[in-house]
Amino acid sequence: MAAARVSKLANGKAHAAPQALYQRIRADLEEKILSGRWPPGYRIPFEHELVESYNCSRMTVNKVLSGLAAAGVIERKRRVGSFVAKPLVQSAVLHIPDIQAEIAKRGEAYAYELLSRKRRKATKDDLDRLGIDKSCDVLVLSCRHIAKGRPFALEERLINLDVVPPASEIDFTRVPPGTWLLGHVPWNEAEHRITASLADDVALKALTLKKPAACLVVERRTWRKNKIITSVRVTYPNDLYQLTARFTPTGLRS
Amino acid sequence: MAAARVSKLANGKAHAAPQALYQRIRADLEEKILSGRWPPGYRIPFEHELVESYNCSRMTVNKVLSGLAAAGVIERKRRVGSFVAKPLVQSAVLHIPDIQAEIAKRGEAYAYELLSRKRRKATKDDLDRLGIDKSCDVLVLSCRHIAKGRPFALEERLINLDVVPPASEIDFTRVPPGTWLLGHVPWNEAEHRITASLADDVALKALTLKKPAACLVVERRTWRKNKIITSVRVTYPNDLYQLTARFTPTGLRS
DNA sequence: GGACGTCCTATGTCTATACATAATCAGCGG
DNA sequence: CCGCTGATTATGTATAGACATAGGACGTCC
Repeated sequence: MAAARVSKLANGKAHAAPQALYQRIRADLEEKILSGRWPPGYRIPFEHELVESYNCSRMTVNKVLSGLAAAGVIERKRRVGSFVAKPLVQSAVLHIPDIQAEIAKRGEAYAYELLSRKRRKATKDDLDRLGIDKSCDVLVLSCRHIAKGRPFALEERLINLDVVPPASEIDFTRVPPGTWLLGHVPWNEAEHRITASLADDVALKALTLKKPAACLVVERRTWRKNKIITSVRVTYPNDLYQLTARFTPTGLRS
Repeated sequence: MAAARVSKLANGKAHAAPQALYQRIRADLEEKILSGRWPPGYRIPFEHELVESYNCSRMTVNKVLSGLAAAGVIERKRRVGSFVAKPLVQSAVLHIPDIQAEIAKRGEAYAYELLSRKRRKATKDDLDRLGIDKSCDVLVLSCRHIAKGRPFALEERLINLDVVPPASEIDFTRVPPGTWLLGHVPWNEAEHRITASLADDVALKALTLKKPAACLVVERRTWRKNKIITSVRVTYPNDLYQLTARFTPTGLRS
C-alpha cells in the first residue's frame, strides 16, 4: 500500500493534481462538505481512516484537519471525532478597498487633497472616539479623494499620537493618511460601522452635492494591542460608491 | 539538547498560558510583528535559526511559519527567507443579522407584513437580477418588518422558481421569505451590495418617512451551484439601522 | 561583458514514531 | 441506582530524518 503511494511519487508529480498531497486531501474534504454530502453535524472519518484511504501518514491528514478546524469548517473533539461545523449564516467577508488603489484599478485619474490638519490635546469627544480616559495628543485631519475630477470621498480622521508618534512628522499633503498608516503601522483589529445619512453642510460642500443628498458613511476604528490607533469617518456620495461583500460558507479558496 | 528543552518546559517558563510550544512561538513572533519591532518587509529569522533559539525541531517552527503565512501575516520565498507582510486591509467580517432574530434579541415587539405577492414570467429586468438568459417563473414579494410598531425595513424579493419550485406553495403571509429560505434551501455563496439612497415614494410610504430621507440599502443575491436562488433588496431608515463589521487578521490574538 | 549552467540553501512536503491529554465507556463497589 | 475508577481511543503536540523544489549566487565559456 505504502508502496503504491511511493511509486506515485517516484513516477513524478501527480498527474492532473500538481498540488501537494495534503492540499488534494483538503480539497477533497471541502468538496464533500460544500456539496452537502457531509452535512453540518456529520462525523467525518477518523484520522486513522483517512490515513488508510489516502495511504499517507497521520501527520499529513492531521495537518489537513487542523487547518480545517482553524478555518472553522470543522470542529474536533478528543476521543469523539471531527464534525462538520454548522455554517454561521450571518457573516460575510466585506471588501474594504484602499480608496487610492481602488480608483487606480479602475484606471481613473486620482487626486487627493488635504483640507485641514490640526494637532491638539484630545477633547472629550476625541477621547470618546478613541476609547480612552486620560488625555493625549491627537492629530485631526480632513481630506478629500477625487476621481476623474469629481469629489469621491470625504475623510475625517483622528490619529492617536500616543500610539503613533511618527504620524506628527508626516507630510499628509502628499500622502493620504490611510495609505501611510496602512504601510507603516501594524494593527490587529478593526471595527466598521456602516450607515446612511443625509449630507450635512460640510459634506455637501466638500463633495459638491446639491441639497437633499444621501451618503454612505463608513466609520472605522483600528486597534493595536487594545489601543485605538485611528478613528476615521469616510463619507461617499451615494451615486459613486458601494460596498460589496461576498461570502462562501467555508470562506476558503474558491 | 532535547534534554535542555525538557528542562525548560519543566521550569515552567511561566509565560501567560504557553500551552503548546508552537503556540508560544507563534505568540512570540506575532508580538514582535505587532509591536513594530519587526516592521513590514523585515526578514524574520530563518527556520534553522528559530530551531536553535527555541530548541525545537524544524517541523515545529515550520508549523508556526506556515500558519502565519496562511494567515497573511508573513510572506515566504524559497531560498530567500520569510518576510513580514504589508498589512492589507481589504476584508472584514460583516455581520448580517436575521431581522427577526435581531429585533427579538433587543427585546422589542416584532411584526411582519406581506405587502404584495406576484407570480409571473420573468421580465427582462428580473432575468438581469437573477443573472440568467432564458426565461423562467419568478415569485415577486414585497414585505415589511416592524419593530415596536414602527416600520423597520422594507424587503423586496425575487425568487427563482426554477431553482426553488416549492416556494410557490408557501404561505408567505405567515413566514417571512428570508426565514423560510434560510431554513429550507441550501446555498453556496452570497453577495451583498450596500448603498445609501434617498427614499423613493414606495419606500417613503412603506416606512412612513418624510420627504428627504436617507436609507441604507442592502441587496443580496444568493447562489446555489452557480444559479441564483433569490435576489433581495432590503431598505432601512437611516436612523434605525447600521451595519457593523469587525475584523481580526486571521489568528492574530490580541 | 553577457549568456548559460551548476551549486547552494531556505522553504515545502512527507514519514514513522512517540507520548500527552481529554472524554467516553465499561465495570466495580457501595 | 449512584458514584468512582481505570481502560480505551481520537485528537494534540513534538521529534528526527528525508527528499523535492525554487531561485539566487557564482563561476565558466564564448
